[in-house]
Order: sequence, then structure tokens, then C-alpha cells
Amino acid sequence: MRWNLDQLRLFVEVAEGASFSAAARRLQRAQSAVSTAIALLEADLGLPLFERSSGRPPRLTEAGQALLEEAREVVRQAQRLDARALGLRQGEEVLLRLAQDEAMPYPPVLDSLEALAQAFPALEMRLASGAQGDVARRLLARQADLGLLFRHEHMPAELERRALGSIAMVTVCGAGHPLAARTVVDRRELARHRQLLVTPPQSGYPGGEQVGPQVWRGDSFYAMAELVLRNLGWAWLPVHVVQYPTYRPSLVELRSDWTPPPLVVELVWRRDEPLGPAARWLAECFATRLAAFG
Amino acid sequence: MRWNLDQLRLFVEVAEGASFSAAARRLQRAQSAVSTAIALLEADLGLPLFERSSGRPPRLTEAGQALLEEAREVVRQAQRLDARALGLRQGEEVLLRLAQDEAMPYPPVLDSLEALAQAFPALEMRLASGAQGDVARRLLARQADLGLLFRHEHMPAELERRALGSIAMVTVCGAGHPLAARTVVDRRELARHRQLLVTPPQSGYPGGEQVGPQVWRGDSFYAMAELVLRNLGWAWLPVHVVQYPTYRPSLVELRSDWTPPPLVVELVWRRDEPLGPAARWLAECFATRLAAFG
DNA sequence: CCCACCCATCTGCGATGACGATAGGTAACG
DNA sequence: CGTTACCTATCGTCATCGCAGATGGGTGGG
Repeated sequence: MRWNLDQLRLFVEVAEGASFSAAARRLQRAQSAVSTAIALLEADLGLPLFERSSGRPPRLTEAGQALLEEAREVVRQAQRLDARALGLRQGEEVLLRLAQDEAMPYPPVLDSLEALAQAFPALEMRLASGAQGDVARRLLARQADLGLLFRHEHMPAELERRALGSIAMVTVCGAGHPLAARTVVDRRELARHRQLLVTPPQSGYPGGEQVGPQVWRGDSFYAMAELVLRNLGWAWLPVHVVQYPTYRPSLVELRSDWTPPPLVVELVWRRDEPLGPAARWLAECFATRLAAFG
Repeated sequence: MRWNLDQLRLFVEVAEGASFSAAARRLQRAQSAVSTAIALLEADLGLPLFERSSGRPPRLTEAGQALLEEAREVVRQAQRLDARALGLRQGEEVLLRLAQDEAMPYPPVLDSLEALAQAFPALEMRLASGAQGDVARRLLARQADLGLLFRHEHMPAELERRALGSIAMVTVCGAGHPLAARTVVDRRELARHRQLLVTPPQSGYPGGEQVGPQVWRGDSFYAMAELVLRNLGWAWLPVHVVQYPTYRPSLVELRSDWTPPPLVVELVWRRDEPLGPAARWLAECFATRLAAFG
């Protein structure tokens, strides 16, 4: 195998134009160069690629036809390598590790990842879902490059963040709960029943505060939703959790005079590792889709 | 893109051995050549591929890791091209057009084609099934390269042939036919009932001769089998047709004192176009599988 | 401290491959 | 039937590229 990529490129060009001289003109070479290059390629491969009937445009032989496909593929692959190098040169990531809060709404995230796969086909992805504290922890431990979480107060200083959108909280109880009969409730009524509150170990996380004396606590919106389904109390939950097909028919939305502020979805990353093109692209995608979602 | 296939090969070699000098030794080059080649490749791509910490073996950078995969793929593709050229140089076909008698038993043919696809992945196949005369006609008209048919007397002289195996004929009738009650029949009894005979326009084809005065004729074993199912007569059919799952439960095999000679399966091709490697390989495959089938 | 080993760099040289010119051949046209 | 306008193959010349070998800096082991 003594032949060149250049020879393959010439081969493809000549085959497509059915002319040696035309290929030479297009590729800014002397006609003789094309002629000898093809001749050498044919010698190397041990096969005639073109039928030269003088005066008639050169025609591919049967072997030439078959090898043209192979040559095209080699050239294509070489261009791929170059394109990949260009991307990497511009800081494109090889691997993007995304950590997200497990309660993040799925549709916009999955849509964004699908689009990302199209825009950066060579990018390798690693996904991790975790409870609220996990996302920041993974970023700090350099186990993730990009995080998707709900804004809270205890954000470490090493992390940069950007708000993407917000998700409203609603007050819900189970269909069999005493409050289910009421359409409008005020804070005093809520205080009389058990509250199911999402509270990670540290306070300062979003999701609302304790209202009455009876409170069960948990670290997951989904776990709390399950408890609500069993009429163990009322809860404040993000609207997308309430509207999950699994929960929706059995949950009752209450109109109350007060609900916690909406959850703010934030993108988070290490201040000392600036985002590459893929991460920035993904951020934009998240932003627009979350906006459409909210 | 000024880099070379050679540079890529060096890159892969160096990465696999984690050593410039080792790669130089293996590829019979001077160490300096490897060093400069990699340096030039890095300059072309605009990226460092290796981390050279003096004394420690060179380690791939993250970009190097990613580009190594791309480079491997380019080299692999180039080798594919060369292998293909070698095959074509040895007369390997680009396209193989097989024409077969529609009554040919499927399992051995399909098994052989499956094996062919494995042995010659790049080969393009075109299949055609036809009645008995069609196979030879297609070969003569250069619409097929290889034929699979049952031996008969009117084989054109332009065609070469090779016997692959034989398939026994059996005497059958439908379950509701008067003969179905008999286990053994002789020629005189057969002559008293309608015979369903496979006879293409020209005589001299295999499948038996007319026995009694009442005969229906057709050009397909399958059409005749359908008539037998409807108790319209008895027939001589190849054993593999009789044993088709569709027919088997409703057909009755008769033991008779005489049946036509077995069908001889033959491979046929044009004398003026010698078979290529793929065709010869397929012929061997047919032969062994038909032998196992019979 | 010396030796073995590794990688980068420099220099000289040879093979490779480009160019331009030339030759030969076909098709269209007057 | 010559002329013209193409096309491709071949040849001679020459620059360039990239190899080999030598050199030097560096590291780790005996």
C-alpha cells in the first residue's frame, strides 16, 4: 500500500467529472500530475480503474466502480478526522458528564440531549441523576462537568450558575384526603393537617417551609407524591411532578392563598473549567426548551 | 489537511506501544522519523496528541484519545480498500447474479447465500427465480452469471455445468383421493387415474413421463402440488416439495413400483465467462449443503 | 557516577512528485 | 481533407519532503 490520500482524492474527482484535465483544473494541479497520480494508483492497486478509449471520456471499469466507493469512504473518514480535530482545537469536549436533580422534568432534558446527539455526534455523554445535594457534590468532586438543579442558597463558591427557567409549585392532596373536598384553602386550614415536606438535610433548599405542627419530611418529590397518593397529608410539589401521568388522576390540586416561590432551574458548572462548545450549546437548548415547558 | 496515511499509522503504532522508539523499531524506521512525523501531525491538526514528560512514557492527551479512534478508523478503511483491490485483482466479482429454478429447495440455497455474505461481505448479489427454461435463458442473455437448475437434455452448448447433488421423486396423491387408501400401487393402477405432470413447453425436461390417458400438465411443481391437494389426481414430485410444511399434512406418499429418476441439481454458467472466486466458493458451498440435504 | 534508554533537533541526501513541454489521438467543423 | 480544439500519456527538470544518522538534553537504575 504505497498510495496516498491525495491519489484517492484525485481518483474521486476524476471519476466524478469523467475527465483527467477537468479534475486537474478543479484541484489546481497540472494535468500531467493527475495523469501520473492515477496511473501510479492503478499500478499500486494492480488494477485499471478507468477505460481510456482515446477521444471518449474515461469510464470507470467494474473494479474502478467498486473501488471508487471504498475510496470515497476513506476520504470521508479522513475529513471526519480533520473536522474532529477542528472541533477539539476549539475546545470541544470529548466527554460531557451531566449531573441532574432527579426531580428535573424529563421531556425538556431528553429533547435537549437528543438534539445534542445530532449536533455533536462524536461527543461521549455520561448521565447521572441524584438527590438535590448530589449534583453540586459531583461537580465539586470533578465527577461531572455540568449540573442541572433547582436553585438553593447553599451553592458553593467554586460553582458558576445560570438560571434557565422556573417551575411553579402547586398545593396538592390525595383524592381521599379531607382537604380534597375544599376547592380553596388558607394557611390555617393547611396547618391543621399533616404536611409532607421535601427537605434535604441542610435547610435553605427550595420547596417551601413548615406550616403546621404535623410534618413528615423526605428528600424526594416523588417519594412525597407517593405519600400524598396514600392520603397521608398534603404537599407542595412542582407542577410537572403533579402532572405526571402516574400521579395526575389521583391527585387533587388545591387553590391556596399561599404557595412557595417557583423552583428556579439552574445550570451549574465549575468556575475553573469554562464550558466548551457542546456544553454551551446544551445550555442554550435547555434554556429554550425549559422556557417552552414553563 | 496536509497529513499522511503514514503519519496516522505511526500515530496508532506509537499510541499502542506508548513509545516513539518502540514504534520506530517495529515499523523499521529511524526514531527521528517517528518523532518528526508525529510532531508534524500535531502541527497539522493543531493539537498535541501526546503528553511528553521526559523520562515517562508519552501519554495520549484527551484530544489524542479521541483522534486515535478516528485515525484507527481511517487506517482500517484504507486497509479495506487494499483488501478489496487484492480481491478484485484475483478476479473477485463485484456483482454476482444468480438465477435459480423456482422449485430449488430453499434451505440449502439460503444457507449458502448466508455463508457467502459472510465470506464476501462487499459482494453485491442479485437473485432471480424462474421456471425451468428461464434459468438457461437468463444465462444466455447475460442477465445472470450463475444458474441453479435441474438437469435436462436441452442444455445449450454455450453453458458449462456441474452436478451438485440429486433429489428423489416421490409419488403422491391427496388425502381424499381414491389411491390414498392403497399403500402400494403399480403402474397400471396409476394409469387409471388422472396424472398431474410437470412439463415445460419443450420435452426432455425431468419429472417423469405420461403414464395413462388422463393427464393435466403444468410448468411448476408447486402448482401441481396445489392440484394434488384438491384431489384432482396423483403426481410425481420432488421430495422437498412434498415435505413442505404447507403441503405435508395433506399429501399422501404412495409406494409405487416405478418412479422417475431423481432430479439432478446442476450449477450452470457461461463457458466464455469463467467463474470468479465468489462463484466458485458458492458452488462448493452449494455442493456440500445439497449433499447434506439429500 | 556511569550506563541505558528515551525523545527532540539538526544536517545531508535521496527519492518523490510537481510542472511544463511534447507527442499522439479523436471529434467537430469548414 | 486540413484545421482546430480537446483530451491523455510521457519525458526531462527541478524543488521539496521526509528519511537516516548524529547529537544533545533528560531521566532512572545499578
